[in-house]
Amino acid sequence: LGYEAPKPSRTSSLLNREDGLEMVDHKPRLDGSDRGHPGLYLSCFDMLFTEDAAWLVRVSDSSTSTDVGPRLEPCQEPEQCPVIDSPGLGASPLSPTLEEQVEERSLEQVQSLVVGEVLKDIETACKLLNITPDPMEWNCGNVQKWLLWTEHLYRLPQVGKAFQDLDGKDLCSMSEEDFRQRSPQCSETLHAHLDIWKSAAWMKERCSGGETRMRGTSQKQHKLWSEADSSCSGQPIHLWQFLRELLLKPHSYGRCIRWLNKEKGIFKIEDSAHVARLWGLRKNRPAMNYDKLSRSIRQYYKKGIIRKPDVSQRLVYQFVHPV
DNA sequence: CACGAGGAAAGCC
DNA sequence: GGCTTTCCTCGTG
Repeated sequence: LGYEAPKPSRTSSLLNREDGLEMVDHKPRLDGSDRGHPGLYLSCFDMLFTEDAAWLVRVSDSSTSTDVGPRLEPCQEPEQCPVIDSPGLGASPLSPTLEEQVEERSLEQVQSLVVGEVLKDIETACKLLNITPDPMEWNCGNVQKWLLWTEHLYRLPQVGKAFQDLDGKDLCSMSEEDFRQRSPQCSETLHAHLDIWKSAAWMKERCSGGETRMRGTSQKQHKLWSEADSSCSGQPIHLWQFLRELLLKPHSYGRCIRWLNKEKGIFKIEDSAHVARLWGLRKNRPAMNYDKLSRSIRQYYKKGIIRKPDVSQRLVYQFVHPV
């Protein structure tokens, strides 16, 4: 959920995310009560479309001024970074009523897409950090992991110490003012980001509680959660599995690792430091770097799991048994 | 300077 | 004991 400054070349997709996803611009006049059917699932994410559009941009602004981590190059586009285009948001020759209908429907679609992506992000983060999606269930260690993750996303300075000894319940009960007291610099971002997680957990609760009726996109979201649940079980993850996971999510990681030839299992690590950081996060190894990660990859050579492709290239590897 | 190959030892489950 | 993690030497472009 790291948001970057809008790309001047696009009007329909305003907010371009660091990880390749694109948030979609919203028109102010469609917020609040004049929206046709405020979806149950969407209502808790209204903040993403209304007053918080400004917040998102602010976050991206601050990421350029308080740059503590390595920058990721801007999205080079395109095959891995699909653009969410909304036909209703541009100038339209249609009659007002029809236009309104189209706009409303496309807004709904866009909202569903964005909510889906938010859920996917949270699901991915949970897998990476090995924590549950519901902040209320976190212990102190989980809270620290989440903070580390959030710092990483928004390139915030390290604030973990200020939140030591807080578990998830403590964190959830904190107001923005409480956040401000502990971290004047990052309170807004942390509070808002936690709010998204809380909302998502609330949504999940409603979905699994069965009290809401499933429709179209929300079924997809439900499936997402089920997948997340099933993947939370079992053995500690292997590096090759982790790499596969990243490769399966080009939306999120296409800019740090991607397939060169999916059929042959050939992939390229585009940002070695970033992949190593993610691996370190997943395994709780803050000192992880590409030197060590690549050594682990090389251990796979003799096991016949990963090898160098026939034409050896820097940072390019190949799964011996592509799926 | 960043990667790549692989030995060696230690840690962790 | 298997799978890393850490550290290291040496080689390459």
